[in-house]
Amino acid sequence: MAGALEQIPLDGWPFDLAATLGSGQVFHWQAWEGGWVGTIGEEGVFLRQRDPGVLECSAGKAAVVRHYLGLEEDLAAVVAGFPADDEALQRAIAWCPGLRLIRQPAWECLATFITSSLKQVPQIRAISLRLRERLGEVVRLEGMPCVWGYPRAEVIAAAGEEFLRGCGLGYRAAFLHRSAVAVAEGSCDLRAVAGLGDAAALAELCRLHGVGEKVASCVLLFGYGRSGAFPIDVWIERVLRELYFPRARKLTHARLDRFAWKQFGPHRGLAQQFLFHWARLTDCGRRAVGPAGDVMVVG
DNA sequence: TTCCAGGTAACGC
DNA sequence: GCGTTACCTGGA
Repeated sequence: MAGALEQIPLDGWPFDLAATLGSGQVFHWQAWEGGWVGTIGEEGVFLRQRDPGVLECSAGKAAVVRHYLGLEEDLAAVVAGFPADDEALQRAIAWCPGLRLIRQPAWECLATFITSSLKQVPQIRAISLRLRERLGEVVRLEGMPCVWGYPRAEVIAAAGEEFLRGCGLGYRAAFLHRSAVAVAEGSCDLRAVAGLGDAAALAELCRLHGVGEKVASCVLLFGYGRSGAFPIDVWIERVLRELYFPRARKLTHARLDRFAWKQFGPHRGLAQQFLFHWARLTDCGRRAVGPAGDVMVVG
């Protein structure tokens, strides 16, 4: 039993919980009772979507959930601004229109992506859960398995680099530790980043050791709600190359960055998320798979 | 065994 | 600026 639940009606643009939680933005939600348990900041929450038009969540958490899942965003208007003649993008959106950008707490998002370098999703997940269990605050909710909040920067700073290595972080241990120290002692102010313009915010995050443009862009996109941030990783690079530059011999990140502005506009980060999710799961449409990873019957 | 994976920093030119 | 290389770890 998942305790008392409340219902969030979903009207207007579709919403797909499974796809949103499984699209590589967050790594800590655990499947349970037909839904997911996890934390939003310090709060334990159960989420479930049995009906496309209704999202269930733990009683009293609706406001937090709505913000976290970006349900207030008028996606119809944003999507209408994408180029109608961009076949790949339109196909990606049609395949999974219910995908949303999550608004994670900044530190949790930053720390998680610092630990993601050269790791596959299941490993990023394992590291995230391990850090939570060993250093985070346990959250007990009536009738739910217990979950852990992401450890605060001060706690990771105090734990030390060697402890983090012991959690399987490898060379990322130094990155995470140094960043935690900077955030904990205030030489990097994650709240102040929210008040900066996109370029300044990116530069501020990149001052942290272990944070380059890719990680910083992910944090702006998934942690600060900046839908204009455009992280370029090996996946999206592969996808953009295949779809838009099949014959180019060399493609610099700077060129892809300029292209994304021109092609997708101010919400290019959201466009990227649609393309990324579609391309990764369907191999650019070559594989018959549904938006939550389920195999579809071809016919 | 060997290779590779959702990146970054530090070097060389 | 642009290209290379080392870096931990776990799974194929």
